[in-house]
Amino acid sequence: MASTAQPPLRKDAARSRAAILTAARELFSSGRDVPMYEIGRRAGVGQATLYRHFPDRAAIVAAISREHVERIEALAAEHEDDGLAILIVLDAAADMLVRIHELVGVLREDATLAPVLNELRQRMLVVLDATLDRSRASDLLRDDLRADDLLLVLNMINGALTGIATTAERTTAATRALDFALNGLRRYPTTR
Amino acid sequence: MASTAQPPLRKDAARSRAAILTAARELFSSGRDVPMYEIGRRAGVGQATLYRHFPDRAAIVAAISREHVERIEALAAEHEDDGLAILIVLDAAADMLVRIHELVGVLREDATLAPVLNELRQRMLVVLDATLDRSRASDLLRDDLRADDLLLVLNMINGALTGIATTAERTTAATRALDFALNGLRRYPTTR
DNA sequence: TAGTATACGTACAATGCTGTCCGCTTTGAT
DNA sequence: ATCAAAGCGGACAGCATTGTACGTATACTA
Repeated sequence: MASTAQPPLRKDAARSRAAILTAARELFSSGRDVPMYEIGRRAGVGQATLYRHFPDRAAIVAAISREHVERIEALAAEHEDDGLAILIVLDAAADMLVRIHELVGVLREDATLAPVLNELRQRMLVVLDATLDRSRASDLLRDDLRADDLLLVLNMINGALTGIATTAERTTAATRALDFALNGLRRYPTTR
Repeated sequence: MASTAQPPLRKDAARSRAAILTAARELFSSGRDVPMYEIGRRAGVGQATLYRHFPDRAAIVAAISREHVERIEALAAEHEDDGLAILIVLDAAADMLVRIHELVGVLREDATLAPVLNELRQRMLVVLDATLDRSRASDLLRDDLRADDLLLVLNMINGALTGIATTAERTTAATRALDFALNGLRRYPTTR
């Protein structure tokens, strides 16, 4: 398991790399059909520079996606002793989806990103599983739930966001969706 | 409100048209990135024929999508007097999504299809609103629900299907998703 | 069964995007 | 201050896809 230690980047290279990531984050937040050269243009960087830092679109998408999952992992670690942790994590994940909804679409539609998608899914499953376990004692959720049920719910919430353009509207949609997922539509709920 | 009465199609033209629609239905059920010429090839039809029947991809997608919404409208009409109608309609809609999940994606990603998407959304809202109204007396669902909440739920269910390849798996995912949407995740549900 | 309108398929021009090549510029170590 | 290594941008070749042009075949009408 050799560590991938990189030599430190030269000042200009570091600047380019950061500019590219920022441009990509912005562009991918409003749509998934983003040409590579458009990312370069917005970053104020040439084609060659773009491709030297990231060999293809997959590399950029992978880098950005990982940042977000890592934030969730950190949050879950912070709330290790909290019985409500699972609600906090779900809420944070929903909030993440509001921000990277389009990016998730790219992640899924590009076949070469399948390994990355699996990695991230797996990491989310680990987080959800551990958090769910710790929250089990609090009798908060149905006791038949498994981590992949929660992943399904996150997919559902992500689905609620498709086709919505502004962040504000996405946030309200995510909130309502989370409410439905947690509490259901029924008047007299059957807890099964 | 002029009716768009078309002259009847010549026999070969009718056959071509049907072949194109069938090919498109099949191809769009397994992915949204379907080249036009691929549809033609599968239908056993040349490019020109393809484009004569449907001036662009939008026209094909629109035709197929409408078929499905019409089926829902018919179903709702059949169950006019049933207090459980809303559950039946939601179930049928979920089943529809299992079949046309990718097509819905195309419908959303192609900007020129926006008017069609709006039309179909509107028609679904009408059906859901009427059905919800008729089911109101049965005290089945939370009484704060409106038609667009149900549309949100359908989006959620559609989200649960993304990235799933086989129809069988999609069906089980849709079932679980509908369960969560109706009953929620909580152990001791708060009906709010 | 002959003629005409309609439909058909093949071939191709036009467009948009990806990823590479190459000569020039910047960085930072001596 | 100098210079090699590393980074940079613009131009471009290659590829996939869309939509059209045009000569040929098929189906309905008299």
